[in-house]
Amino acid sequence: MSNKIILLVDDEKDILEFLSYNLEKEGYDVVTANNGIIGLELAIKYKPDLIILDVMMPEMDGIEVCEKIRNTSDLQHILILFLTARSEEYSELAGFGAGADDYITKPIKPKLLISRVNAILKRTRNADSTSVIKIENISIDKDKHILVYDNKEIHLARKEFNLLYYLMTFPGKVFTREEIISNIWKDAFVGDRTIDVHIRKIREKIGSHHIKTIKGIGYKFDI
Amino acid sequence: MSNKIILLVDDEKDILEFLSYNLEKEGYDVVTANNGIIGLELAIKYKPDLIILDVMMPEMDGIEVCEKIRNTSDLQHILILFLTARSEEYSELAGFGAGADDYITKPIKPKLLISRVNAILKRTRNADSTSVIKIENISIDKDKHILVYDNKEIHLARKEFNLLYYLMTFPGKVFTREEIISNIWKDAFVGDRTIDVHIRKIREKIGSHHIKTIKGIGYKFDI
DNA sequence: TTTATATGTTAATAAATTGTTAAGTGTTAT
DNA sequence: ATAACACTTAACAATTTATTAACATATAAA
Repeated sequence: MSNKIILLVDDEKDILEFLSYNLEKEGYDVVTANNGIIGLELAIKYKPDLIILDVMMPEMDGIEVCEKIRNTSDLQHILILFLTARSEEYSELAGFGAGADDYITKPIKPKLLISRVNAILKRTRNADSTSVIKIENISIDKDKHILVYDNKEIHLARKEFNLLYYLMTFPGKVFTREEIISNIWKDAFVGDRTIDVHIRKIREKIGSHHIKTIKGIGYKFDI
Repeated sequence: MSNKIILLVDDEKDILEFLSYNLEKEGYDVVTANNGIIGLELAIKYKPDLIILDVMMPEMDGIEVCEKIRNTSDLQHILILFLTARSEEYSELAGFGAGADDYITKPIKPKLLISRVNAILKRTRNADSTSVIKIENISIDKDKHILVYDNKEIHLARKEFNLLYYLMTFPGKVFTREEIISNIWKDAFVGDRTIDVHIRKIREKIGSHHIKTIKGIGYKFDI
């Protein structure tokens, strides 16, 4: 799998270097721009997974860039993280108003930066867009490890949770036992009955309406 | 109000004089040391607001001094600014890893220096804006290292504090032990049971309502 | 209908995870 | 020097989760 791409936009060269170094070390591909205009061009060209934007920049500031990105259909979904000096409290308002996903205050601590970046990207890593999948009266959130069914929070053990989440990533698709095993049990070998038991426990908790057995093939989550 | 105190640590006498002159002109009180060991002593004695550290020094280099300061509870929150030759990219890695707040590259331009120093010291003045996380009856302030629970100030040891703060950065998100360890224990390796013990102590102090265990995954701070 | 095969269910057992205490080590404050 | 505190770990207890065997039931094909 190819690395996630991060676009950095900041007018201070030192900060670009510092961020690049830390993010590349973490395994991300980094593209940099030292002003908002170039930043926008590169965003269109590379379609990065995340854009880290300095709020204060000459010519076109971060908020403006953010707004333009949110108004470009191709780029709308891209995650945006603001870099802001602590005193610029207005960024909390205007930045989020413009559609930022998170922000970090300067001075930037590498560990914090990395953990934030990982966190924000992880939200989207698993499924298509977010770690939250909502289908009818069921909502499952991988980050928070929460299953909500009919507005009630239901506890699922780890295997149950992963199994249900996996099925819900493609509602309607039938997953074979083989697929399920190779996805949930990365290494260990388990018997078929084991899956059945987990399925049973899930059905015990959210009913058997959604979890369907396709005899001879496997299971699916159906709407 | 008395002036802010800045401690300069550099082995080159010329640089000390040059910096002192410029900073005093700006209204700061300046203390100087020409090696890391004396630097540390003066840091303990004067508790300066900011320490400007040369990275390259004989005997004890800036990084080492920085680490020692970060491991001295009394001095932990003092701002540290590194002085580094352009080529010493090493400082960008190790320096920030050691907990630096900012850095300036040589040759030093007085204007830039002053603006950075002003900026970094100004940030701490209105620091309580962003480093504070408030959730229900709990408020945690990273800069001031204060936890307030039900309007009472509660003392948390450093690790406990950092752990709780980390969990509170993303309320609801489950943090794995791996994530926690890599965030709180920058270098050392600790066993899983160590985390549990810290969690226990936190629960002892703020109850176990908010701190939830997700078996098989990790811990989360929940509202 | 009967048979073969796949899946469902239950309860017992194994495995994994976390909680707790107390003790050892080091550090800081008095 | 002594006491108090912070941190880590070992050892074990308590709890939860995962797996399996054994048997029941359902389903499709013969």
